[in-house]
Amino acid sequence: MPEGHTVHRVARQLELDLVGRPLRVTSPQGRFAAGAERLDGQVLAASSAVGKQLFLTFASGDVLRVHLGLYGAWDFYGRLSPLVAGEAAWGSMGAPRLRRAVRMGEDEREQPADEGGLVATLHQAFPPEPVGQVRVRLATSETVADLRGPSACEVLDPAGAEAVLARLGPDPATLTGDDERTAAGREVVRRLRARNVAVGQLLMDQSVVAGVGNIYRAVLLFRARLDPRTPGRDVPERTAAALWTDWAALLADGIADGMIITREDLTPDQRQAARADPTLRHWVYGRAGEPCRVCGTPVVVEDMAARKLYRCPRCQRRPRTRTTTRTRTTRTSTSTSTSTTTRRTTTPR
DNA sequence: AAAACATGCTCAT
DNA sequence: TGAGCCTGTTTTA
Repeated sequence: MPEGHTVHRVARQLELDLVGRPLRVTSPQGRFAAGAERLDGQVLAASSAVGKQLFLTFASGDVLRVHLGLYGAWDFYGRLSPLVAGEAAWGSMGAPRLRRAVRMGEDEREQPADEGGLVATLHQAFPPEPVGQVRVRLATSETVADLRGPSACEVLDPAGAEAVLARLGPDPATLTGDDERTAAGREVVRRLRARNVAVGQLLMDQSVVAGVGNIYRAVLLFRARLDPRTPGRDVPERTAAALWTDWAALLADGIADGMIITREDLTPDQRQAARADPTLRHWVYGRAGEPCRVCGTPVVVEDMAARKLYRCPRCQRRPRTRTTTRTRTTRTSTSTSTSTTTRRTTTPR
């Protein structure tokens, strides 16, 4: 259930509440017993996310790499710091207190108070019994983080972690400052336009740009009004650059919101409604057969890169190509620009 | 009760 | 391109 935004939130939560402390590391399920034993008792030195990869660096230099895959999730219990400054701060109102478990991996949601929710959790013994198949439990005396269903969970040395990083494209959430962001954007544009592969596939390729998943892919392409089947090579430079800046904006929103809401047309009230109602969140994702919110044409779904890809066959166009010039000369980029393509650049909010 | 499905990725062919 | 893996929820029989 996680795309990049989720992993960044997890990294941040772990940073706030577990970094700098010695951790009790166990594998209640048993499938990570050896790794847990190796890490148990070490101080967690750093927590960071790149794309969908989570890296937890321990004092010894050991790095726990976690990838949630399609089904992974973290459950948090106990004392938790508010993730976003200014957020309704249950924890900042005086003494630390217990909180409901928050699942990070799909939409974060609060359990109903009457069954296993707030009241029950408050009076539940701490640490709580593991729920389901818990691969790893990271615990301080106050906070517990349970990892379930990851596709990757392994201990690496620093070189191993570096090797994983080297295979990832830029992630806007890891970049600080305009210069870094601009340079990364140029690199992403280059990687997108270097290949003849469909742009819908390239956006899912973590070595092109990191952290985009199936929902973000669909929405980025819709917001750019770009046909997913367009070869990367034929994506106008401006459009490729817009995909990058839009991704940066959507990711930042996703990290702040804890869920993917990608419609910039919503009023604040509607946006609030969309938090509770998944059918309101997206332009095209998951809406096969339903009318496009812009033009009314039924949304189309088809497989691309082994995943369902949703698009509006009318709003999302293939840009005009300049096939004759491309094969012969290396283009003189200034003269023939994107000129007449009537692409609406929908800026987020 | 069983099957289908899901915001991912790797490996073999 | 397809199978396999990880786990939980929703839909179908």
